[in-house]
Amino acid sequence: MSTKRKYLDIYEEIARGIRNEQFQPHALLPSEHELTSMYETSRETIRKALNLLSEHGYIQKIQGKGSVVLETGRFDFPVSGLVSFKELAEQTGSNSKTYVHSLTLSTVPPALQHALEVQETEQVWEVKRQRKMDGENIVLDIDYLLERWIPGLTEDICADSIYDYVEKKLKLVISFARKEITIEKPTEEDRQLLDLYPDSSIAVVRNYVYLDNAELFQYTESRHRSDKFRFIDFARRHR
Amino acid sequence: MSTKRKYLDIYEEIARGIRNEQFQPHALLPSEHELTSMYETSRETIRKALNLLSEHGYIQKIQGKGSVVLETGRFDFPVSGLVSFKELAEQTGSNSKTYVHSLTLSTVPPALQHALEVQETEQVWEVKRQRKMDGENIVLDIDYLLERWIPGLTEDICADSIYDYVEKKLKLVISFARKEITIEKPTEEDRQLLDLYPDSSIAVVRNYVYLDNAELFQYTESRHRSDKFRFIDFARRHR
DNA sequence: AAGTGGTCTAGACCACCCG
DNA sequence: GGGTGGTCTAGACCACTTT
Repeated sequence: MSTKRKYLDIYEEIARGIRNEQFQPHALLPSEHELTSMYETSRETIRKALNLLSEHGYIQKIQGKGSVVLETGRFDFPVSGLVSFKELAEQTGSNSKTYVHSLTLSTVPPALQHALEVQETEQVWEVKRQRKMDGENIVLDIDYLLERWIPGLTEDICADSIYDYVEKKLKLVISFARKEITIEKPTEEDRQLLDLYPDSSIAVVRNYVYLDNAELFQYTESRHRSDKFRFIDFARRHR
Repeated sequence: MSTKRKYLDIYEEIARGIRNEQFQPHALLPSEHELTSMYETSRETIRKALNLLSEHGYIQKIQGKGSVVLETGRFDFPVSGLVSFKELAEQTGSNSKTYVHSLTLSTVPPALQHALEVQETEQVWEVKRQRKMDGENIVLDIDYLLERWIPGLTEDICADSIYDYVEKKLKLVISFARKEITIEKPTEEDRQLLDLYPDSSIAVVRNYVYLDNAELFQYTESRHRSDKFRFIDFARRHR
């Protein structure tokens, strides 16, 4: 009928209720039929909200029984990827700072032409940022962003949040990412820009980030001091 | 009407077409309206199939334009977690072997009571397995399985695939998992059971695995030699 | 048998993209 | 304006769980 997204409102209200423990773990949510009358909507709309809750790890639906509330509190956020460093620091409540080590605009390095799916004449930003938590340099982020999509980048923007700039200023919508995690030996640059222990490895997260027009606009290498690295994932089995 | 899952058939047929490159990357799928007549079904059923394709990283839907085929070939499988070692080895085509180092049944160790959400009197299997690839011990898996759900475990089963036993013999359905990845220093046991380089770290994957009745039945620590560790993830941004 | 979630339908209106 | 995907509805039948 309207253009609102009623099912999103319902999803958020129930998710809030689960986080607040107004819905207790191991208990059942009201049935779809009950929710239909509670929210005065159709069953399919309720089911959209419940499916979202299920995908995000809030509930498990059981045919013939109902929707079981899962324990989210025992596990920390974020539920899964695609969160910016700024968001992450705010969620975990840690005091963090970002130092822009360098910001340059040039043609794409040959080694990255394949990763970025672009011609060699394409202009890309290269940003290197040190991420400091509790006084120590913990993460080195090396970002490559296509100038075609992300014009006008400045040091101030990089020091705050590139994602905020992309979404709030440029009004682009970040849609999905492919991520690869490996353990590697630190390079000379890692040693210079991170406060590493001798003989320690680093966790490298390579991120390919896409807009909602299905265009790749960013490739990022996040190089983490291994003792501070932690990755959390929630996965449903292939249906 | 029927109890079949038409949308799953459609999903699998289109996914196959994308993997085969019968649908080319960056091209558009037929519109929902066209697919509706092609498959002689309703639009909502088509949309269910397309949403699955989108969640699994095959397509990106763009309002007003259509469904863009994404490049899956450039990225390796698995798309995301919840794959057994046996499945993984088969997918990657590497020659792998599993050695059962120990298999015991006892009450739950106090340190794991919280992780497993059980009483101290609960009986649990402890399984330690060395995973060998190309002649080297690469992974040490330490599994704890609730005997209440998984009775009758044997060394032969553990050497083959516990997941196969759970799903095919016991007819239980594995539904979802929460995973945590960290980098740690090897323990003495790691050094004994893995072929490690001096001074190297290991990647530890802690897995909490649930059945479709929302009951936790397994906690696993997978301890990986870091130079062979690789984790791949596909994440859509919070809608 | 009653209640629950799972699948499917036919139709409606809306928002977005492009020529 | 015509085509595309996004949301929503009201109703139907099926499969599963529980009483």
